[in-house]
Amino acid sequence: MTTINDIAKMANVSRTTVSRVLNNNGYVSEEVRKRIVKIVEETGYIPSLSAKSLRTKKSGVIGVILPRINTETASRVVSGINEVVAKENFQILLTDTELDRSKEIEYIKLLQSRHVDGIILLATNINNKLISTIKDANLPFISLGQDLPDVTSIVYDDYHAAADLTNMLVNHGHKKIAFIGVKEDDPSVGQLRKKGYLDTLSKYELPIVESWIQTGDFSIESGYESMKNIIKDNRQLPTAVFAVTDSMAIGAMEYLREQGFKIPNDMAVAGIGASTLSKHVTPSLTTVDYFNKEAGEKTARLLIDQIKKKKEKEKYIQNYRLIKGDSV
Amino acid sequence: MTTINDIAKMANVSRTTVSRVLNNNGYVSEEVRKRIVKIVEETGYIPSLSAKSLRTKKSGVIGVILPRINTETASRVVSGINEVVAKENFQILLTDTELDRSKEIEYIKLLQSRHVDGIILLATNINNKLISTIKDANLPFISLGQDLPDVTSIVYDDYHAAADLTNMLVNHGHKKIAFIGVKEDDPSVGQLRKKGYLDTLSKYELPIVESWIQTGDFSIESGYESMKNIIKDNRQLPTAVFAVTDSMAIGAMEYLREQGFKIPNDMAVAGIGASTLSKHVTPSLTTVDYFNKEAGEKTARLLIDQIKKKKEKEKYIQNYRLIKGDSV
DNA sequence: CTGAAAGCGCTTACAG
DNA sequence: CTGAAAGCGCTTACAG
Repeated sequence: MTTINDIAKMANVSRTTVSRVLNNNGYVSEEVRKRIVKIVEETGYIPSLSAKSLRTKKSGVIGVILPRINTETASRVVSGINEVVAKENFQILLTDTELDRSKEIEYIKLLQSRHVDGIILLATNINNKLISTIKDANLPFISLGQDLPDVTSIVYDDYHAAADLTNMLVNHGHKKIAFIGVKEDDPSVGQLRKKGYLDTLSKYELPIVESWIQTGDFSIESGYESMKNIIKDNRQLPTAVFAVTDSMAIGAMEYLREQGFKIPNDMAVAGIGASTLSKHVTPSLTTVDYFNKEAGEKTARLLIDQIKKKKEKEKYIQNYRLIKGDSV
Repeated sequence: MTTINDIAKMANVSRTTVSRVLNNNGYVSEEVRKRIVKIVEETGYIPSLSAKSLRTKKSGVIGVILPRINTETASRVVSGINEVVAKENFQILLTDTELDRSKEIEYIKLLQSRHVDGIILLATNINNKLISTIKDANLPFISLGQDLPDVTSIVYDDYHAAADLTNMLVNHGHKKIAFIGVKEDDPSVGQLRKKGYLDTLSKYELPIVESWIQTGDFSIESGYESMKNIIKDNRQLPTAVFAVTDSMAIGAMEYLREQGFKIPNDMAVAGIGASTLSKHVTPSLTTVDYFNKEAGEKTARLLIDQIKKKKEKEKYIQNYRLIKGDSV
């Protein structure tokens, strides 16, 4: 492999000078510069970023920790991150916890050892060990999706989105509204979206029926099963169901269709996420667009700002938009 | 930051010894080992992988070059790659060309400068500059999706998948079959899938009608527009349409639905990709499953084999499966 | 405008 | 079983 020393020898200069033309800093005479550039091109010399990084303590790499890469939300976010980051000549080092929490911590340390310049975590939970690991890492760090204490966080407005959606159902005349949520160890999706639902029911003094409140696991199948549970007790059927993710809403729709329910006449359905699926399923699903890609872009921009100059830790709330489909 | 020197001092040994316990190689007395391990834990010392990589010429990082991250195919593949690679303690450095070809070459060089141990390219085209850049990089390298000369390649069986699908349409009594393809500078999707279609028509001596052969750009919208073009000349309507991707097939279905066509009675539709959408759209779409995630896993395994011991360049063909939906 | 020298944090023959 | 020394390929004060 050719190194900076080889180039220096070939150009009859010191490697200091070569370094200067490579990085475009410091004074170098036009003549020498040209000579070096020519040799670099001829040899196809590629500088070693490991060496550079060891020396400068900067890697030009941003670590991203995902709960699962192959979900639409994650890939939209990564796409947004990448777009911003690539423009600034950073690359993404990708890690996927596959929903294993201990890996979040493991990967933070790993990314640290790789000297990434900053980390973006698509968080799914909050715990003390996580917080302290982040603090110890002492790196530019942003949490997307959960509000982590003492960490710059960008969150979706889960409470209001869920409340707005429930409200929309009420405005369409529904008084019996079922709910498909996820476990509450996920503060954003599990707790806030549920609270938005419950508070809205209370506000209108609507019935909160235990068997109408089910817990899924984000998957289409769990939406299907949850819907089955809601319907099981057919002495009291709801007229609408709100699932906290599109996937679960789609699963619910499928069960309803199988059982001969007409959507939205026999049962209205709503989800969250604005998935491609929500748009192309029949009837189209009423949902909430969280602008995941934009959220990724914003996160990346904030992280890069933080890398370039230390900033205060801040909290941001991402906006959202209701999309009225034919399922309501 | 604590370094190996700090640990050595604290443990009253040389850094050589610390390195030995960290990497678990060479002889170290039990007593010394324990002392060092304890100090490492107490200090939370994290070794610098940049330094290690500079010295050992291995980074533990695999570069992945994608045409677009936020497509279902890409995210499935990456998920498969990651699963295999993470188990072997490699990480993924992700780059996204956003369909800009010159970036494929740029990113190969970039990944090289970052000393990745190997590269996986989800290729979309073939050109000499690309081939020569790969050769010059002289790294373990695998192309997924296109058969690149002199490069280990894993390809989907585009020709036979397209032929089988067309064949299925013929078996369902269709004699007038339209086609929505993509540009032919993509050898796999643009050429092979089209050839599978055309050859099957020829085999059965079915009419090849120019206006029935449209070219889209992978998007749902382009499927919609292509279908519109096919229908425009309503003196001669086909009875079936085969789109080379699910997205374009979905777009076609949407236009058909708008125009009052019943699927599959007035028009049968088929795609390729086994997208989530294909399963949940109504009617469900007849398609081909390419097992993208498995392809990713296989690619990763091959690359790791290649990294661990130099191997011959080889060619692999990924298997596939027809999925008969209600759209045919 | 240019170069010699130190140093980033590791690993690895080599010697004992 | 352990350590001193060299070296991976860069950058950066410092000096001239």
